[in-house]
Amino acid sequence: MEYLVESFDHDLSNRIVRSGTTRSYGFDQTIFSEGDKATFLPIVLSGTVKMVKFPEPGKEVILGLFQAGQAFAVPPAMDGKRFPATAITTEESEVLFVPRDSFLELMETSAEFSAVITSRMCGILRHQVETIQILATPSAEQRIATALLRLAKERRGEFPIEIAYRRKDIADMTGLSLETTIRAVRRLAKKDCLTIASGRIILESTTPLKKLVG
Amino acid sequence: MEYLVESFDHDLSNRIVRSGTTRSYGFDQTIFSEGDKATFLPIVLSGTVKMVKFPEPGKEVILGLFQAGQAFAVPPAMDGKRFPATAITTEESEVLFVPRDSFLELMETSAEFSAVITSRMCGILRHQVETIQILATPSAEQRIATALLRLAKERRGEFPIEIAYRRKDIADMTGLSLETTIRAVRRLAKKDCLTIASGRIILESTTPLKKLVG
DNA sequence: CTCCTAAGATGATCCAGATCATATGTCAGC
DNA sequence: GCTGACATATGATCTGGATCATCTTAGGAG
Repeated sequence: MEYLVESFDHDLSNRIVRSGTTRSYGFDQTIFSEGDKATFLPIVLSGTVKMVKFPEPGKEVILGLFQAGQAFAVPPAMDGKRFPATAITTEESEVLFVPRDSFLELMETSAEFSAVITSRMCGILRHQVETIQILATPSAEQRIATALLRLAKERRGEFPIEIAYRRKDIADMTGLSLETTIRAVRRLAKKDCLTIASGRIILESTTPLKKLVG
Repeated sequence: MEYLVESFDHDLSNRIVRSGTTRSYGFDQTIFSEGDKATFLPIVLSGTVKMVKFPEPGKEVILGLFQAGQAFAVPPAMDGKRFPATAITTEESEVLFVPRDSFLELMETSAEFSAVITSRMCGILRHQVETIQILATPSAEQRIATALLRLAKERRGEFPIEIAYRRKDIADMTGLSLETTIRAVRRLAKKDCLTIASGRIILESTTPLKKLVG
């Protein structure tokens, strides 16, 4: 099996894959926990991984979702300190662990690699600022609107866009309870900001949502 | 007047200062706004600057505070996209603007510069994750406890530590209203987690606060 | 010392979201 | 088409924080 890391060519991808070790995970398994020493750079080879915080027992906030090919937890791997959050699989997944030494060597020897990693770090930071914006917004409807707009932007497909997440996931992205999320989504549907087809959220357009968040 | 950038020696500091232009600001003035193109790397030469988001009219969230010598908004300067937040002075300040070209050249030609900037980016990301943690915590007391612990950690001085911020600032760091912040701080004082001396918050120890956040 | 302004304190009221309970819908597997 | 498991839906109640109003305190300027 051959994997593609980020959008690198096969040579670089193979070089990266060979420089680390791969592990397989089932659904909802912990890859590493907040507080662990970052001795490696993790890269999703297949499946999906979420980075999460637990502000209190039972409550979960999603910091980011990572698909096949994507490196995550880049900043901790960079400075070798501790992971500020926990990484958990959201489906069967394979994760590549590149030792920190090899990672730093790659950064120095490959301009392509270093450019992509740097840009990924910037992207993560942008994402975090958006998350802060969402969590600091008081209105549930506006929080969800912002979160949905972000999801729509990230997969930049053609309309109609189907949101591939459950209400519970959206709740964890916005810091709201499941029930509040369900109710707010319904209210958004009633306001014609989105449509619901057998539970799934579908965006015909982002205009009404954008109008809502101002 | 000679300025020290980060903790660089005079040669590098001077090289950096000469590569850009300096502007002076009064109190509470906007340096750049969310959405502006990042064509430069801003560095605080004197005074203090805050990065803020406005989740709704009248409400403000502080993303970060930057002192003399510190570069801020590093990720936008790096990838040249738009600033995800607004920068405002919190006192009379001077800010150096290093053009993006010079910034990128510095990154390539000075390993020292590039190392410090990279580590600063990692630090900012850690800070953001902590902010997300704070905003996602439901209890006002715990939000403030976490924020105070972070402030105490950042200035890592000897006890007793005096918190150099007003209640309004702490409110903006935690996403709470001014009144709720004042009340929660009082409750923390009543629980002997901190002391209040003529309005100022003083930490004799961080132990009780740490116990509170678990 | 007095005045003035900004910050801190406190009371009263209101409401959006959390929580608990229960019902309905969806779909995969038999 | 039936069943079970999970997701969505919705009602009832509770509560902590927001908001508005008022008051006190601290500390600088004159």
